[in-house]
Amino acid sequence: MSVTIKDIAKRMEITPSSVSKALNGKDDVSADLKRKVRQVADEMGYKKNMLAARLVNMKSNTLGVFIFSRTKIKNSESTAYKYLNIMLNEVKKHGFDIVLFSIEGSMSVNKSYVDLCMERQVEGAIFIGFENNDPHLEELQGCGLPIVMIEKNVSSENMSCVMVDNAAGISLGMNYLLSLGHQNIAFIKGHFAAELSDIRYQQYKKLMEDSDRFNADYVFDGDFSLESGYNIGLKIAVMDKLPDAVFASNDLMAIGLLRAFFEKGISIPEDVSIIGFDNFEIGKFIKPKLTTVSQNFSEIAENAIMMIFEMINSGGKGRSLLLVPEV
Amino acid sequence: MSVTIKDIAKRMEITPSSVSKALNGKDDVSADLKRKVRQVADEMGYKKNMLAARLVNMKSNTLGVFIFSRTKIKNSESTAYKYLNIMLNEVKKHGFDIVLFSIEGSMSVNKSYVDLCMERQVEGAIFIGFENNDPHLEELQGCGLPIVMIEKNVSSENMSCVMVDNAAGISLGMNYLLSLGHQNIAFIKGHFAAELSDIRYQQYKKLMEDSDRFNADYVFDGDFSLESGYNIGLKIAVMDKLPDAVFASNDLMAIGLLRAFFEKGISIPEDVSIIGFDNFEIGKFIKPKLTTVSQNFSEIAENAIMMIFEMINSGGKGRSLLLVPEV
DNA sequence: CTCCTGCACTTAAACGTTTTCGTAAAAATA
DNA sequence: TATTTTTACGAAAACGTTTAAGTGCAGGAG
Repeated sequence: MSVTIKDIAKRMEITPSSVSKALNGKDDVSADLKRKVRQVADEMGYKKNMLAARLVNMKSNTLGVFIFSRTKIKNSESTAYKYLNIMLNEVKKHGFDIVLFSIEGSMSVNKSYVDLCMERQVEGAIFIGFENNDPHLEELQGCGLPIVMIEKNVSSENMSCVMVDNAAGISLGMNYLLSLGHQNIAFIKGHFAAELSDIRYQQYKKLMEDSDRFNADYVFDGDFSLESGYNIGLKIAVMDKLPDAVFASNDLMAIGLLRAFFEKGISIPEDVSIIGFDNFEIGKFIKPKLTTVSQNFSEIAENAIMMIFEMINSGGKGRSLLLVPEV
Repeated sequence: MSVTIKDIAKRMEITPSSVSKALNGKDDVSADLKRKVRQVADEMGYKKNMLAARLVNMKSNTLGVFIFSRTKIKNSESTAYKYLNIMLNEVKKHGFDIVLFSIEGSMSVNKSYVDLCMERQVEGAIFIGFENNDPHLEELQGCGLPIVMIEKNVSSENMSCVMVDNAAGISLGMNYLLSLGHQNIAFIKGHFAAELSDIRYQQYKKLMEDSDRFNADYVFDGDFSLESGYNIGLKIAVMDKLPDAVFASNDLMAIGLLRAFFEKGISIPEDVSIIGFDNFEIGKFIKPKLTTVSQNFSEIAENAIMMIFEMINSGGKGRSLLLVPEV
């Protein structure tokens, strides 16, 4: 079938081990032989079989990335892919590959995440959009495999996490709205299964309560999707008293909200101010321009990769990293 | 380190081969032993090492997916991830994994795509957003490895392709605009390195020429990004004579265009009609709602996976698949 | 001349599976 | 009972690579 180092060895009348060492640039092989071996290898179209190499090295040079589409956290998919793109380029620098696991459908039929990791011999795993009620968390925390959680604030001996400081982000956004003189500020929560959803809401609630302005009627349950923002917008539009402002816990919902308000003849920002969270590029191109709290996806992804290699290479302990958002 | 079938064999005082056969449900092992082996394996926390299994089987059960961010085809990233999401779920049904290759930076430092595939022993590869001027095309067409190209109309013995019928999509959109009575229709081209970009443009040009309406001044070079749509919008806004309509060759540029027109006080659709291509969900939530030619990303991705397994499993020849768009 | 050192290569085992073949005992057939 | 078939397991090789240990040999030091 395909040409192996044995084939090269046979043709050159040397041993496979010399070929291996020559190709890998080991120093107990002469420069002369190295050159010749490389040349013959090229000639014969040799391609190293990484499966074999990885088996003997007990190193897979592979990172597992888990993306959850099991629940309807629609938004998690689009942000997950923003992260993924950065991560791909970062791991390449370390000579690693990424194998992707998509988690969806009923849990029962799925193997545990640890099993998936062990089978593929991945050296570390990154979870994007891990859910609140996921029963596999403890197993992951105790499994010894280097893990980085994105958007979920948990850590352990072998688990780091990185996310934007969501509470600070909410504070930024709220201060902005308050500085405009708004008092009755509504809030659209994200998907219940996302931890950051609750963090964002709790901070909003705290700030409102601090100024005795909290009103449960102005809190709405969204799920991060355009659709949910739109539907909630329709509800808000028919309230007896409109809020002064609406804080949508992500941009997609803010955009859906804008649409609903437009359809109902509510002017932004004259009648109601709207602010989002994420800083999706598209927000700058819609009408009116979306005000938003910005989280830097590249920064998050780069740090995630940095942290996982910190653990893989230096055996570092898990730690938490909170990045600062901007408004 | 981790427990192997040898460990299980030793503890049960049988041979590794029996353990392997028991775990794999081969029929030359008694039901009784199967049960016991599985139980002990569970007890000991055995996880199969797929690297080893794949090495002996000479089957990697892995698909390579190439995503190009080398050029500035910004849009290709976002659509690539729409495909990826579907493909993940489809390959899982076949017990395959996906390893991701991101192609960016200077070509010279990169290994050839075939090399990457051979090294990882992938059984097939999918290319999303392969570029017009990529010098590796011939190598891929002749390499024997099952390949599916998405959004690039090339095929060979071992290469299939799937894309929406872009020419038909343009016709649909143009007919729609013509039915509204528009005559001077401008066109925003996509990124020059994307094949579908040219296909869309050529069809537009043909239709305009057929009715003697083609005017090169109404053709603009975009790159599929929001930004480029916006910049072109600013240019169009100051033209002596505004076009009746603008056909943007994707939705993102259409949205950028909308923004520019809004800023310049041009009303949509009163002054100028706009139509896009892709049917991104967000188009339904902006103001005004975006008219668009729709391509079904799921359908494309599902067919791509179907076609690649067709080649992998049955050794089928490469073929071309054009899917019908809707307006 | 002997001993040591370093060089350049070979030998052989190892990584964890799977699978072909062999074989003994049990079961079925005549 | 004698023969064939089936069943259930074991032995050993194989997948393609890496690497620790071993070997022969040249050159240098004493």
